[in-house]
Amino acid sequence: MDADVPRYTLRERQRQEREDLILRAAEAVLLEKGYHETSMDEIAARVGIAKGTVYLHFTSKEDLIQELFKRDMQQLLQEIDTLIASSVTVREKLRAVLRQVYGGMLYRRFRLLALLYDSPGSRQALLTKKESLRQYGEQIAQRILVLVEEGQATGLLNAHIPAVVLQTAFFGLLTPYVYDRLITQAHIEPDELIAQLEYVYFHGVAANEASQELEKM
Amino acid sequence: MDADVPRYTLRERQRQEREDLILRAAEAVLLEKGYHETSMDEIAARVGIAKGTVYLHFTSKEDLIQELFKRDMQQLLQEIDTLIASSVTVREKLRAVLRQVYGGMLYRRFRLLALLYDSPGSRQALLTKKESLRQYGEQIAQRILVLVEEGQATGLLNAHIPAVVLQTAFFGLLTPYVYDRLITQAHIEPDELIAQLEYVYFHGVAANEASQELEKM
Amino acid sequence: MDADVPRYTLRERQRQEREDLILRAAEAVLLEKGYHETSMDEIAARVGIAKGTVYLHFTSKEDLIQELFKRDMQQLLQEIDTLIASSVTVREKLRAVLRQVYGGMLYRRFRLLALLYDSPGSRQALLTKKESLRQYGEQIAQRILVLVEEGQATGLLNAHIPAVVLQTAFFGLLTPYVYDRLITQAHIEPDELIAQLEYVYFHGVAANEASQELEKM
Amino acid sequence: MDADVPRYTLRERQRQEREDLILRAAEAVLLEKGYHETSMDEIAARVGIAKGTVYLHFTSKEDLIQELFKRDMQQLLQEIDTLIASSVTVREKLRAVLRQVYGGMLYRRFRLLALLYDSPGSRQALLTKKESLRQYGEQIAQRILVLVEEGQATGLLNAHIPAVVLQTAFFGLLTPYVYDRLITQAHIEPDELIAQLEYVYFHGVAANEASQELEKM
DNA sequence: TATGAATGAGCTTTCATTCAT
DNA sequence: CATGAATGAAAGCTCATTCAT
Repeated sequence: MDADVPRYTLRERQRQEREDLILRAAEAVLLEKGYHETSMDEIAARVGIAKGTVYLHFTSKEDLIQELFKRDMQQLLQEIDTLIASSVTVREKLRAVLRQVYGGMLYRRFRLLALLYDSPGSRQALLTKKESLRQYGEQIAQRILVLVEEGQATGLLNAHIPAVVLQTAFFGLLTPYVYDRLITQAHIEPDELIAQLEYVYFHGVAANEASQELEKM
Repeated sequence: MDADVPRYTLRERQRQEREDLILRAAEAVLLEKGYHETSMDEIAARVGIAKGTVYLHFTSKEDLIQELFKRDMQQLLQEIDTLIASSVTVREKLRAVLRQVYGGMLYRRFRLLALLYDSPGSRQALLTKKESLRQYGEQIAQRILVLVEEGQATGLLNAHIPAVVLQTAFFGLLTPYVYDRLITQAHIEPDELIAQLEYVYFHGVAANEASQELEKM
Repeated sequence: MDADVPRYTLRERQRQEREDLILRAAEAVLLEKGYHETSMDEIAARVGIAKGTVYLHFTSKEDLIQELFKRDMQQLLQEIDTLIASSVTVREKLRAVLRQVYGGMLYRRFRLLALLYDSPGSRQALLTKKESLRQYGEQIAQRILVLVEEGQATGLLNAHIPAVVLQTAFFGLLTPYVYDRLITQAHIEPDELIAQLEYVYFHGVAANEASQELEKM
Repeated sequence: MDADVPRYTLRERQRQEREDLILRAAEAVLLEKGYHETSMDEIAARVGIAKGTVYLHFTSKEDLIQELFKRDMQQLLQEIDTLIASSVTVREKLRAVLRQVYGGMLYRRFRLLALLYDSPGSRQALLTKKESLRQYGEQIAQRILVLVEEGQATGLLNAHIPAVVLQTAFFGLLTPYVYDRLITQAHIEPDELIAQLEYVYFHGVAANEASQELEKM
């Protein structure tokens, strides 16, 4: 039995690695071309395997894309959960989320997430079936909601505004559109962007605000 | 000659009506299913005409979709231009834009507009060719930019923040996501939503803010 | 009754004229684009009438094309019959046929005729049904056969060669290919071409030949 | 390595065979129905495969037809080149060409070739693009021209007649029309037909001719 | 297990023909 | 009669999925 475990594990590990390769290739194509113009042929070609092999790992194109979202979102949720659990102020936590999105690899995921809200077509195709992918979006939203409610409870955020509005307004800052316009086109540095978005967000949200806080930056 | 005019007008009117029916059906399907899963068959079926008839009005699927955007966007731009030209404060102008989006039919258009930033696939398919549709998105953005610059010049908006950031942050409020979450799911009334989004936006943007303005609402 | 005749005749004449216009337009398009790429739309457009009007004169595209061939061929046959009936030598008659083809308007007809032998597609479409169009080709061939048989009977043409071979060989000279190559590309003058084709033909056909007849030309 | 070669060869061979089957079916349909009425559906049905499979071998209908011509013409040109290179008289070479056309499989090709000069429609569709197919017709014509010029140089053919006329007149003998009339309808044996066409051709072309040469046959 | 050839439903587009006006 | 909008069958082509090897 001892002898079997590593063999099984090796197999399993190889399987996992290939699956990761496929998912990574799929993600790349998906970000480049969108759901419909992503073909199983191209994914397989990028990985360097046969098309049929992809089907040994994922039962369908839809399943593959779902898995892709699932993994990314799980990691994202975990990272956010770690943030939430840390003992800093809510403001710092929200700033950290912004930083994750605009400064790090996270943006890629938001772009993916955006696809969920983008083409209603893929929404239907992707989300209606099986294990709804939309739940991932919801779970992220849920974390933000927890954060803003924490902020309201600690007196940091304006308690007169419904938490769901604060949550949604924060989400508005995470749009791919924002990324495209400010980082890609206006060439604003991520760090500066984060500071400014944070400022914009907070000075409509904070219960008491320092009037010219931005001046100092 | 008098006799001819109405006959010509009748024909032309019928043509226009049919064209509108097609565009409306196309828009409905587009909003439901997205670009790729919108088929000429379904559009024709919804209007209750033969597939070939659609091609009497639009030379291709792409042409049909482009025309759809073109008409909506032209009307939208005109409405925004009217707003801009009015002699009210910038804050009231921006509030009017919010009202247009969340209170009226305008939302439908933003949903369409969102498609432009959605699936890179349709982006390529729709926008690369001929008369780029993305320009409509840009033109709207341009109006917002003019508004926030006007606000900065008149001392209403924080001049320390780049106008492009103010513009983009405002755009973040107009996301379909916001609509879905707050109006469709949280069942917040459009009027209240507008007031709150306005408040949230302005109290991060205004050079001088009334601290508890929201209290009064 | 006297009063009716001209009215009827006028109507009929107008009808005929329009029919001619349609046929002429159809012929032009047919020569330019071939059977399948000739559309009823384009024919109607060239005449300047509605598509439906074409169907008042011809029951189908096929019928229209058949009528087109019928008229052209009848005229051609009549002209050849006139030639045959004249009291000149067979050689002069055949030369006259060549002249008709390469020097005059007749070439257009041969080009049409060639369509019959060209695309088997149109052959099937055009000829299988109703009144076979191929008969027109046959009737022309028949005239040539009569001519060469007359030539053999009068000792002008080699009687050792089957008349059908002489006939067919003559037909070979009337190919559109010959026209394209020698008149369009090699820019040989029609008159010279006729003389040379005649010479080539006759000096393989004539029972007794003048050895260097061409020299004199 | 030895083990790999046959495996690769097997796949490749099967691919080739399938491709040949498709080309043969396509040729059959093409000869029966012409370019436009040849459908990918019918080709696939005749081979007994799915339509999509055809597209695994040829990127488009046009590509398929082009390949069809390309293969046939290349083989034909090679055969003619072999003929030309042989050390027999020009007359024997030309006779060999006739024999190839009327006695052998070659006729099928001339029929295809005829399609090139047929419907201007397919001409445009087939020839305008990419690697012009018309060049194959031209290359054959070129070989004939070389032959007749050789004949004129060696005193065998009448040097008073432009070589291009001799060439074209010879081409006239190779028309599908000739085949239809003399072999299919008049039931003349290919061998006899060749002899007679040769005679007809040569006795209008030869500088010096034997008067009753045909008598001996 | 891995392959990739084969499949066929489904899409966009065209155009001869019909028919209400 | 004349019109031209409407029709819908049919074509070329794509691609997710299957399966024999």
